[in-house]
Amino acid sequence: MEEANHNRCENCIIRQFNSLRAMSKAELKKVSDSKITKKVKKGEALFEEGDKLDGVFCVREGISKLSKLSANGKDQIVKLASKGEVMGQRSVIAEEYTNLSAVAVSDMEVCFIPKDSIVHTLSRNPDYAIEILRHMAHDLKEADDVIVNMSQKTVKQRIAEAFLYLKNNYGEDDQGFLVLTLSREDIANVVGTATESAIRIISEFKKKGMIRTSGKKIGVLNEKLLQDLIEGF
Amino acid sequence: MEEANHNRCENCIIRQFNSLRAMSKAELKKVSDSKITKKVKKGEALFEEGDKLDGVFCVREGISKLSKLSANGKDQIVKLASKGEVMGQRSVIAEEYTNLSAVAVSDMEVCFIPKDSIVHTLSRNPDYAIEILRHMAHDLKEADDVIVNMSQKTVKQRIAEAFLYLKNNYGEDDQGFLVLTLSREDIANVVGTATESAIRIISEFKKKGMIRTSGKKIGVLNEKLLQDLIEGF
DNA sequence: TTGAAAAGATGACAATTATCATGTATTATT
DNA sequence: AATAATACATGATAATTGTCATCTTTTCAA
Repeated sequence: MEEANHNRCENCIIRQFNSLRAMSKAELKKVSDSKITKKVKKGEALFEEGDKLDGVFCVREGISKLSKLSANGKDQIVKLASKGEVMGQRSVIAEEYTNLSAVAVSDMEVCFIPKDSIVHTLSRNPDYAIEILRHMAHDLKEADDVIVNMSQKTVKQRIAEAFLYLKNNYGEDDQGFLVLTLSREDIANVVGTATESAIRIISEFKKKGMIRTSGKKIGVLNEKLLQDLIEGF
Repeated sequence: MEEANHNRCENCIIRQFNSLRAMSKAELKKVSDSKITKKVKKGEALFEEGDKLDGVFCVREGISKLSKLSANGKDQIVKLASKGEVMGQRSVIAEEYTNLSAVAVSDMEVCFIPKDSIVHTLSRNPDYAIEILRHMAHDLKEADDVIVNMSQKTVKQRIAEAFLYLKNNYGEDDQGFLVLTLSREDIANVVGTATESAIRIISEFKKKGMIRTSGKKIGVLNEKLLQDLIEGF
């Protein structure tokens, strides 16, 4: 008899948050039998731009940055993926080389699911396809928002937005610092600016009492001031 | 007996270029029976940001801009949709209000397909779902590229890219002018800059012999110079 | 056709942002 | 613990881009 352990996808809570929840028991069993659980240390890459992925990564723990190298040698972080998110779906579905790199920004635990079980389910279970479609439609809408933000907001506004985003999505620790700690360089790469500019703006926010820092850690002190700045006051 | 006219989706060539090609004959018949063909004049809107769409628009002729209004009152053009493209799929699938406005930039002919037939097919025909999925995966990848361009390239580079894009995607007329003529304001809204900045850069390109103009029309004279500029020389 | 409105063009200037240089603090490694 | 490497910080300066004002040209409707 099979043991009901937590390494089985059937029992994995994470699944509830992503498209895998539309899979049948049998499909899920197949996925579970073929998947590999991996630990990835902060700073390590899950995959690199241009890789051919033969599967997707389901995030169980930790956070990964998805970035793209620009012609002038700077990394642009396009998305942060955390618990429950599935990375690499796009490339697997479109059968293309991936256009993004994935690097852990905190220690991670991920499940690698070979593409066979994904593709197989896709062509047989319309609910699963629709579920992925919904997720992708959502991502696309978010991407549109990012495009508008990038082109219409100032760097200051984008950094303020980033801090509120980090607060709302990953929360604060008991001392009020953002749980997800990014390097200044990563922050710069999220908002698409030079590292020095990001550092300068962080200093300015600190002087104005909007945030406080302790080493790399950042704590939001005055959410309203940040919000006002974002809205252009 | 049914007449085999060109207003039937079954006989529409456009269909070959989009996800409708994965539909069965019966499904296509249903779509065709419920669709409405419309003419839209240049400058008219197909739908506005925030509208609830009860169907999708399939472009038969002409070009539409898909844009989003930013907080500071400027429009950001996120995508141009031309022959064969289906607009509004995202909102219909995600069952959300649309996040974009669609306005014709040239006279258009579009088919409006009520969402029922789309949704119905989606849940029954996995091939159709996969086909849409592929298209959306592609759009998402393109959106990532736009994000990187917006944040890492200068306005000059983005305008140069836009001209090459227009040339490669919509071609030139017999006098070598770009077929798709956009107003200076639209060009500015595509690359995310002020109209004056766009005009200034266009003047500069003209002085340097990269392009020539005649009224609104723009002709690419030296593709290599533009390409070099894009690549940072 | 003719005047009003819209679009295009350009100068002057201000604000934003990038780059380079340099110094200090932190972190990692032996 | 010492040292090297990396990240953070800040000044000085230059380049880019936005804003406001004004003028010309084109477009369009009466």
